[in-house]
Amino acid sequence: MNVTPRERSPTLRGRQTQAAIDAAARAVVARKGILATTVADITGEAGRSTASFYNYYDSKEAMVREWAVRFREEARERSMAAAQPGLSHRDRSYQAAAAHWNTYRNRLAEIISVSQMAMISEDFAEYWNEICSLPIGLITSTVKQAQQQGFCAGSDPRLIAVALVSMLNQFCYTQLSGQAGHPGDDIDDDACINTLADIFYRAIYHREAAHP
Amino acid sequence: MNVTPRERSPTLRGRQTQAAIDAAARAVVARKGILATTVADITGEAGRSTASFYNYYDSKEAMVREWAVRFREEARERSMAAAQPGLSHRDRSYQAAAAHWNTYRNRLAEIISVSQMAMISEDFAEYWNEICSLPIGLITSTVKQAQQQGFCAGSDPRLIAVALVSMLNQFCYTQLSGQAGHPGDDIDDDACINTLADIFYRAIYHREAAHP
Amino acid sequence: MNVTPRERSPTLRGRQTQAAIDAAARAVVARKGILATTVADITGEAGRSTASFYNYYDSKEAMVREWAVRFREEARERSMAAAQPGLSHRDRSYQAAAAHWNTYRNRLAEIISVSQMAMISEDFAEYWNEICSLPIGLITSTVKQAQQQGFCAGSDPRLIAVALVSMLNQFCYTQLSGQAGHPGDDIDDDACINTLADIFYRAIYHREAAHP
Amino acid sequence: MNVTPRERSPTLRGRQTQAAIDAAARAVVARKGILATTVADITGEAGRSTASFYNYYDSKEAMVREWAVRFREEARERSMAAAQPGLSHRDRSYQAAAAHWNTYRNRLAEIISVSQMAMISEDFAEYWNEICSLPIGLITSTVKQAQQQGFCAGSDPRLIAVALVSMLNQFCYTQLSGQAGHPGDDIDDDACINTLADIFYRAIYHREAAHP
DNA sequence: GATGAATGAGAATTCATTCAT
DNA sequence: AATGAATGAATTCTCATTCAT
Repeated sequence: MNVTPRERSPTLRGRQTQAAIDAAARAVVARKGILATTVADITGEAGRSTASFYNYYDSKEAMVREWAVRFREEARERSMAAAQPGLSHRDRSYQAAAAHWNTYRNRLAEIISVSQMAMISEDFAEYWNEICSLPIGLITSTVKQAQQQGFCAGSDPRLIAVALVSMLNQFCYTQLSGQAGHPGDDIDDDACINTLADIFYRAIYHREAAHP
Repeated sequence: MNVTPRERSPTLRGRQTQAAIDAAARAVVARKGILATTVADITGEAGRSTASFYNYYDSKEAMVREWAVRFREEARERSMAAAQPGLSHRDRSYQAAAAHWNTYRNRLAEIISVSQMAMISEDFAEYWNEICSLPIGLITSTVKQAQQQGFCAGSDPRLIAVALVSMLNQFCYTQLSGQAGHPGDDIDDDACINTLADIFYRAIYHREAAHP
Repeated sequence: MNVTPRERSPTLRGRQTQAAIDAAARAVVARKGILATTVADITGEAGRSTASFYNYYDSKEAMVREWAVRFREEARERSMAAAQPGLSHRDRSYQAAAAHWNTYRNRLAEIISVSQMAMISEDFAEYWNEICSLPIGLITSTVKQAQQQGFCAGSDPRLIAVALVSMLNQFCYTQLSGQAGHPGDDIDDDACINTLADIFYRAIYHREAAHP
Repeated sequence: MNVTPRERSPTLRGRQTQAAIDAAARAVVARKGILATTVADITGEAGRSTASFYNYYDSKEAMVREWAVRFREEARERSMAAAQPGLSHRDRSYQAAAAHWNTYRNRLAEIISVSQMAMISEDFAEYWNEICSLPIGLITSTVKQAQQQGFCAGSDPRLIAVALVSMLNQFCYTQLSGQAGHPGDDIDDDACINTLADIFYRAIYHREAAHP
């Protein structure tokens, strides 16, 4: 019933194995998704025996749950830190895009797992929902503020937010998971972030053209 | 001249069962995803025996492959018909959003299946890639045209297109799969389409505000 | 509980289908053996529906049982007719070999079926045993007679008979089933029969070389 | 340097289970044939769970394939060692018969499996063909040599060889598989070998009786 | 801690057979 | 009679998980 990553192993060997399994798990899951990943896939990639996995996690699902909980926490903290005052609209858009992108860079396996598990488990649906709610709430507020400044008239702030988060999620996933061309993976992070930031900005800080 | 799964001379009963299995398959897959769906889930939902499934499909994968092929065909045709001339920018944006939305309305199971199978099979990755390429190509062209008219300066047309398609895909999926609240399903199609159309329009037909 | 091939169908169509299924069954079984042959294989080869099979046989096993019974009967009759008096040793050997060969030519499917079913069913083991006992008994007698004439001294007549029947069975099977080269099947029946007759003759009518 | 089924570092327990499964597999297959044997039959006889089988073989077919390959190898080596010079005709015949008999004594399951699989798989037909070709080739040569010494005139050496190998195969199989009376199994190996040797000898080293 | 081994609980698939038309 | 359809009963195989060393 413990939620923390199980007391860190006291021995060096233990910590090494733990790390190997973690890394392997993230790699395999990012590649094949959590549903198609077997424990043997993970331990195989880690060069350990299947049984070893169970020295560190109670089950495959428990591993993902740990990921989910930790990631949700992270997301909350990031969310708190998000509302930096005094930024220009442009910069705020860029920050939002960059934050999302970097999160995906570092947490791809977590995100894929939780979103996939959400399809088959109420629990995980709840996690995923909470995780998505944070940026959605944030952006919804942003849109409302923008509307008070005359931007983005007539749009439903929440739907705008949902659509933008959809874009952020899916674009990051598409670009960062293997799907878009595994090998060299010569992704231009800056170009990606700027593209997202542009759309983000234009979607929110849009002003109806004057009809002279 | 028909392209039904098997060349048979199907009886009424056969067609009913086929339809029941198809409908059940779409429903279950839309709910749980292809990877977590078993043949027993499908036939259970259809009120038939598991073995019955195999009177209509060679395997679960074969079923999805059929879906994929047919859907890819559909997508191509839709893609052909897309470039209606003489539309205003606004209307073109709306058409694009509405087309995407309606496709998801009708083909949710196909889309989920193919996109998920793409994670574990080269074949399906190829299907999914082709399917996504069509709207991406279209939008890329649209962006380039818009840029010639002075819109959307400085953006990478292809990345803009990828981001917009990501948004369309993920938003439609999020709203239309059970995930967002299964029961009443009081989705306001119009509001959704308009939201997508708005962002689409603003992303492409954006003109840098003059700095007077 | 009837043993005859089920009352011959009264209608022409029925008789045709019966014949088609019979021929197909023999062909497929000769090719793949009874254990690997499915009812669908048979009806498929016959160009009929699977259900049709059950208009003529109660089950796959029942079909083989019919074959077995009829074949055992045939074997008995042939056995009766075998002991033609007044033949030279040479001719008797030839007759035995030719009879065996021709039986296999005409009853390959039956033989394969019964011998294979013998492995998994007491019943069929009994049939097969009876069928083999006939020639074994005959040859055993022949050997004993030959021994009284000074041939084949010191051999166990029954084992000689078993060995010769083994040869006859297996050689005929090997040559006549597809195994030895399916296509043209340019089997030289005469050469085969003569080879068998030669060995048969030499094995039985062998006289220890005089040591002058 | 070992060629065990899987490269593992097997423990005692593992080796015991492997051995139990192997022994069970051979026993069941010798009794029922490969086609009628299920994995559950084997593991049941071995007192293990069905899943255990798959710790040692990829599938039933893979097991038989291993058997086939190893047996073919053995057969080749035996074949190499066969042509001992300086034996009398009589002794050569005895050696041939004894070798065949002993091989069947030790490799009955392999032989049954491969010969049955040959009916339903090109691959195995190939194995079986190669395995049978070795003694056939050997005997063909023997017959030719004998003919040069004036024996066995007028016979087709290859057909003689095929017939003799047929006899050897089928006789050994008949006597050694359960079919001929399972219980006490009071088989007189010597009598069997001598019977085969006698026929072998007489078939090849036969001299047409002088016609005075 | 690490791991070879064992296994219960599925899941896919096949196939003989029955049934309704 | 003929056959499309339906299905129960296997059978193969996988995988998460446990256990003994």
